[in-house]
Amino acid sequence: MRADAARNRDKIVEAARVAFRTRGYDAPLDDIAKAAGVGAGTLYRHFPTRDSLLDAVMQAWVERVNDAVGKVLAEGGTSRELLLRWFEQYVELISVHKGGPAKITLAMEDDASPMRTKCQTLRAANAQIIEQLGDDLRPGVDSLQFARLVGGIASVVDQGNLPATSIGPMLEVVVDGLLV
Amino acid sequence: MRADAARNRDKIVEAARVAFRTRGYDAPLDDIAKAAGVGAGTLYRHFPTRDSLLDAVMQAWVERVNDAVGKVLAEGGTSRELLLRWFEQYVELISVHKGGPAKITLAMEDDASPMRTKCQTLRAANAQIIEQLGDDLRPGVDSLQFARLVGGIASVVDQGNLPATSIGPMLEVVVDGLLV
DNA sequence: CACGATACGGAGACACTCTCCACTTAGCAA
DNA sequence: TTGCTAAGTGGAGAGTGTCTCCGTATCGTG
Repeated sequence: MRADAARNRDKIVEAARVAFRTRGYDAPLDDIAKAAGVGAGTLYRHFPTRDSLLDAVMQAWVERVNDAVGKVLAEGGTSRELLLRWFEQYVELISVHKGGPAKITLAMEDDASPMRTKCQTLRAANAQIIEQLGDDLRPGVDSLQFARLVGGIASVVDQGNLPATSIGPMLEVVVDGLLV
Repeated sequence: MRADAARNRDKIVEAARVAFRTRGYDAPLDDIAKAAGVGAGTLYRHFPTRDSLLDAVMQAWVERVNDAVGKVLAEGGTSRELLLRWFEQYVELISVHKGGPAKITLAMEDDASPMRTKCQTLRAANAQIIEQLGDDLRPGVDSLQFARLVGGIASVVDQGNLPATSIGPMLEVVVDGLLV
């Protein structure tokens, strides 16, 4: 890639990061282009779709996921404590921006999503937790179901502008349902 | 209301019912107006917002909710069977059209929603189930949490175009987490 | 430093939402 | 029946956001 192109790409991603966080995932792309100081055409060449832009914005996020799962596993405790801690982390991780929980949870169901690789990381993280739980986990449950159960709750809380405190009790319900 | 106005209103609601079901809740309102054989202005006078149109479309739906809860309660069985049956009904009820689960679940959190009255019905239905469960229910759980837990799952399944069979196992997790 | 490949940007086509208002019509009163 | 007026209509067009096209500018290599 030409040096000026790379420069512009970075400026766009940075502008998008700010816009997605402050104005939500619906922020007009033309505005993002303007904020980045480039034309709309430039934005669309680098990122043909809104999702592909989001994908770039979340590049750094993957590392945070891996950090989080590592920490949660390291802290030890009962299966219940572990799972609850992980789900709390999980909700926080997917709530990177308004609309994030729904976006990410749905992307996990869609093999054609541009966020596919990001979702793989998240799924792998869930799988690590599942492995640690061993026989304490209800039989037949997989990492996708983890994502759906917790993602569903997080989406409702996010989109309904509910206080963060309302999540805890619901996670406990799911946790108790998931353990034998 | 003048006779011709009532006629047009009905035509619009009918066209919207079809459009919401087949094309989802995002169907262009201008198209709905066209399908109903009226101008856009007419549609917007009768229904100032998309939500108010949805509200009208779902008028008949309220009766179905009350029917369903009555039937579920009448069938008897253990608390677990009762709750599972109700949740299955609940998911079906809120899946009236594409985007329905998310729409309805979020409307329950919003006192200013035009669908407020519809949601009251749904909440009352949940409350009836809760009453029936009595001491078998985990302490501190209310009808809104019911709505969020099940609504969250239904939203994911609906928006992710997942097979209906994927819902059952997740409902079981929630049911087991909700009962003592 | 010249030239081809690469990238830029913004005008404008397109899609959807919603308003405005000149025109039409239902329904009543005489 | 006829005439009147409040109620209702419809579609043009303004506003907003998406996305493409292509003439112009810039990069970086030979």
